[in-house]
Amino acid sequence: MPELPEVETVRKGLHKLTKGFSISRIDVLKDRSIANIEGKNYFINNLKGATIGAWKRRGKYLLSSLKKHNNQESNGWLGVHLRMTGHFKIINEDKPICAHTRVRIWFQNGKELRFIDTRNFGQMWWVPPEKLPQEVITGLQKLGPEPFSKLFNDEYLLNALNGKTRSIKSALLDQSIVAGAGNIYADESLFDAGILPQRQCKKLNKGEIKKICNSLIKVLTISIGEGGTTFSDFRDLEGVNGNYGGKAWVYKRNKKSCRKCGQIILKEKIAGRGTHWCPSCQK
DNA sequence: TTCGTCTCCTGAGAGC
DNA sequence: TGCTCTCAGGAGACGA
Repeated sequence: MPELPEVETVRKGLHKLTKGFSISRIDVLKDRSIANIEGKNYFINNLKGATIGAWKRRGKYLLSSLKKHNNQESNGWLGVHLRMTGHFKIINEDKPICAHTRVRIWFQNGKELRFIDTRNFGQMWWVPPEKLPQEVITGLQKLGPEPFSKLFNDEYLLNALNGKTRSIKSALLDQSIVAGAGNIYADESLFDAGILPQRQCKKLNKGEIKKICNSLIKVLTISIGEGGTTFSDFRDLEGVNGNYGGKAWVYKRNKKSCRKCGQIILKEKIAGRGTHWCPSCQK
């Protein structure tokens, strides 16, 4: 499931492989994949003829600034959220589509970008030039700071978690606290910090919160360097799987020995998500 | 206001 | 072998 490192890998791929391309044709095979309330024809009609600009990432959202063809006037934004199983594939020659292809975008240079999404949770938006992306993509309004921004530090996290009765696992999954973390990296960073996922936020001391903050940044940095995890249907635009999964300390390692101390990794559902931890390394 | 649960969705894997 | 059931999870909606 794409989290921040995977989405960043996709962003780099889209930027490298689609920037400057003009859209000649769009086919939406699954209406649900288009999140505009105006419907798929609104999305198709407004994107046709646009030129893809720079790709940006905010949390797990991807945004491309669009230009009108043959001039530099803005044509709004193309927004994408991959959710669980969404990914893109760039096609250089005419190939049959797979069963889970949801949106096809053809460019004037003959290349095709396919949005493939097994579970149909992924969404795409067109944002008109007179609006800000967060006015159309409402999920952007609630996002907390990026883990790599100056705003995200131990002081910020201390304030954000202050007095909260919820578990630290639940808090790390909350995109309004920190944008981009998900189930895999919440488990991995709590292992790295030596903190049990069940611990109540309000009972964590300043030193522990500092450790969580540093561990989250560390784990995400390593994973971005590896191109994302292998735990999912995640592939980059050229079909390459990430490398972080093989090095996971706890995620999907329940009933296996801890790589650090040899204790058996435990798993239970916390905040509705499968949560993994080492009962010896995490307190 | 906070926080947990349900829902959407579909393939994989377990169990019979 | 084939069928049925459960699980996986991001984020919005909803209820306690």
